[in-house]
Amino acid sequence: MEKDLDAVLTDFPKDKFRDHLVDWFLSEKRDLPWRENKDPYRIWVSEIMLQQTRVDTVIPYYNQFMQQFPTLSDLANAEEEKVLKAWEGLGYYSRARNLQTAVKEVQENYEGKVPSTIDEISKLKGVGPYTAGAILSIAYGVPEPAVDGNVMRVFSRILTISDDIGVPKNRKIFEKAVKALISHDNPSAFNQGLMELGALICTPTNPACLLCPVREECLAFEKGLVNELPIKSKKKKPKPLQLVVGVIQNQEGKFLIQQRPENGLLANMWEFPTAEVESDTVQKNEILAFFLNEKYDLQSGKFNYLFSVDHIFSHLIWKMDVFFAKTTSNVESETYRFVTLDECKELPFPVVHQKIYQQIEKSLL
DNA sequence: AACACGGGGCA
DNA sequence: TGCCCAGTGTT
Repeated sequence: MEKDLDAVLTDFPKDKFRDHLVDWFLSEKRDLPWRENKDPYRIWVSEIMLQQTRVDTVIPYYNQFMQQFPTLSDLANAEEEKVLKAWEGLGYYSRARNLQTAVKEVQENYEGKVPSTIDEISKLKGVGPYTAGAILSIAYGVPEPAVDGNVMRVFSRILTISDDIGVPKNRKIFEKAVKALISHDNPSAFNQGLMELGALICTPTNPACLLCPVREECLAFEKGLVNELPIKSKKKKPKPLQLVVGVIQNQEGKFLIQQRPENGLLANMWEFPTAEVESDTVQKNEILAFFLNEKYDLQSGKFNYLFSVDHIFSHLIWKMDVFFAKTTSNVESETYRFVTLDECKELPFPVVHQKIYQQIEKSLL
């Protein structure tokens, strides 16, 4: 396939494509909060938030985040728990942890100034090939490719590239195409224009070809292949996992919560005590009682079934049965403690456990 | 190369 | 339901 690409690029009207794309972006671009200025820190935060996350979802988080952590040093000096709380609900929480790690590194090794070379910026935690190119081109005007899902979709159509965009190594093919076409006068507008085009015009289904600024140059449009491209392999279905959750109240009316491990799923976030069970388990409340009494030395009473919650992640499904019990114990440590529901709201909780404390709160009213 | 890693929106 | 989203780190 790569041989074809060279041939296609040779005949491709590069200047026309560049100009049409850049002009369109400059006149039609959306007014987004991270486009206020070129502060590399602001661009950086936006690019991390936008990973696998829609613009409309990001906007309120971004505004709140920039208000809370206006500068790189504000973020570097913040407590991780505050950063996670600001990220709560956005998902992929390692993004927040890695961003803070990287920001501290910039503070220490680069005198607080975000590095402007591909080699240096790529070493930062959480900054992969896409984000490196995005920050360099948008904040510093460096002509580096920033290939994301939008760009692969757009280019697969523009140049009729039929390599599977779900296969990671194929990203290099698209980087090569971008390098061959990118505007050196305005790499920022070129890269953002590609993404803007993917978001607004060259959408996955029902692309608005009649409104497309580069329809003239689009080989897929010319050949009637727009609906056949891009090629993308299917993802695996998430695996169901059966969990039991204990809502345990002490004699002051407070609830037991625990902090998750510092690695893996929902790292360092708080939750109601949870245990995995075999999917065919019948006496879930007894399993739960055994597990919790073992782990926390609770003198808990009987566990009564409350309700069930299903929660879908990208790679698994939690099927949770929630039980309630009273305890006379009051044990606490670094990673578990008794809190009021209002105190829960000050700590970073994954959405699925927010659902649980909201249900509890509702039933108490 | 495959998998882990969230959550929401939309046809 | 299934797919997609301004991807990266780990194994």
